[in-house]
Amino acid sequence: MAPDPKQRRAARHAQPGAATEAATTPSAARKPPITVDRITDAALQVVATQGYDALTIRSVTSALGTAPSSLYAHIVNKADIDDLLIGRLCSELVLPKPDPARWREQIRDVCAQIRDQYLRYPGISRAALAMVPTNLETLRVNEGMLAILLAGGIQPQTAAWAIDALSLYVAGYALETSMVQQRQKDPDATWVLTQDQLVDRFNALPQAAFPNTRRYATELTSGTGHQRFDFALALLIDNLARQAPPA
Amino acid sequence: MAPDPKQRRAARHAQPGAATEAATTPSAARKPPITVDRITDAALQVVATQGYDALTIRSVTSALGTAPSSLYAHIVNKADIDDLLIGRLCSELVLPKPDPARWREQIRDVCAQIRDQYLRYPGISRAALAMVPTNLETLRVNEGMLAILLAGGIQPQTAAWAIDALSLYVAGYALETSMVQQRQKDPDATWVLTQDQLVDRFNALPQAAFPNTRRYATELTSGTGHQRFDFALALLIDNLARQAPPA
DNA sequence: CTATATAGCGAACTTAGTTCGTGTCAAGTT
DNA sequence: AACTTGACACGAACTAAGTTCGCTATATAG
Repeated sequence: MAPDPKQRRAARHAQPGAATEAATTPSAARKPPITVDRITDAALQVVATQGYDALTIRSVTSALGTAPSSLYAHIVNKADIDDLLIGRLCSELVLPKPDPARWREQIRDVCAQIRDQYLRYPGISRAALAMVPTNLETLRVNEGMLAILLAGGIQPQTAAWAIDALSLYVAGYALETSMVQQRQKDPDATWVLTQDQLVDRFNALPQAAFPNTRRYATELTSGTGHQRFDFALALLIDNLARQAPPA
Repeated sequence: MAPDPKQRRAARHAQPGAATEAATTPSAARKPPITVDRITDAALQVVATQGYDALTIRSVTSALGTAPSSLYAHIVNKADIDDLLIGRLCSELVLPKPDPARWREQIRDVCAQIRDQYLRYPGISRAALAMVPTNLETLRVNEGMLAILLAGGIQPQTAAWAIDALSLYVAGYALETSMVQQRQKDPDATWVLTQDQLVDRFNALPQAAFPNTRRYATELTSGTGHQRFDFALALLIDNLARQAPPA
């Protein structure tokens, strides 16, 4: 294996299967050697159980039963773990074979898959938003989404920008949803939490400056399940076919 | 003034002008006393010049010429500074008087204002995404956007969810744009940066797995100025009037 | 002139990312 | 069989940053 973890990160972003691995004989590993995969597993477990804020070098290594310094033979820095995490998440997405007749349904499904992956690991979409755009697995997902939209007859430029907008929205939605969920576990209950409390808050606003917020407090705070998500995705998707190629 | 900064934060999120201030006589302040406003000014200056990542308690206090501990008489914690920052940003937005004939233009303009404020302070939209939804100034902006959409004849529930989607997208877009800009200043040039380099990257991908990414590399990386932003906003906005009230 | 409250501050504690030098085991060499 | 080597892992330590605590000094009240 390449001695320098920087080279390994570069390799991860480069073409797959391009050698670089299968170096030393896969002979007897003595105990359980630290690998990038095991690091990723441990990190995902930490995020799943304690949230993204709890993802520290030390929490990962303690889940791994090793010392913090041991990680740095395999990763460049902490941001590198984000890269691994998002890569793993993307690798588990199932990309459908594009069906021109069902492109709307297919793109919605991929977005829902992404959303659910994000929500399974609360806060992890923060990492997705900060991700550098050359991660191989994210490119694979982009390719899949692009294929769906092109099959649906969407103009290439329209499709490219739509994927960008969809990705941003999904990540933002998951981040917001995760944070609401996390706050509900927080013992520091000084923060407003439930929908009822939010409505009360809105109704306590001065009538003169906030007439609409007060009148429609219910609408503003509604959206159980993924209604808001479905709504926004419909807005983004339903217009695509009508789009002339953007200037 | 309330001795406990927690009470002050609560007061900021409560109704404005509701007393709580004008406490001790506004007599002679000896030098320049630390105030929440001065903290906000200093923090904004730090973010504007060095980016959101450089926003630390110590960077704020050094810009203020004081010690880190001095801040904690005025703020609860670092997250509180985010709250102040976003509040200030929102307070500087100009909300138009709703004009039913020009509601699309008006909502687009407000979103563009938010976008430009975010971009003036690189990375600050991270704070906006994490913001608790009861900040008074953000509520004021929401009220203004709601008024525009309602004047445009949009259903209340549709309007409420549309504002949510728009806010998420604008924040995500600004975050992404800010990070690209920051990476361009970064001396660590091992990262791929320019559009040309990105196209090269895409073209280096294996043809079998990435046919569309390769063929439309140009489209995927295009979008100068705010073309992508305008495109996404158009998708979100142009369908609103057609919406039946969501279930 | 003295007492008191309050804002500001220095020092220190804690957590977290990262680096460095050393130890240790496995495979290959003589 | 003993030695060398090299990669991997690790303990300790350094740095940066958020936060707390208790002291000080000043301005106002009595």
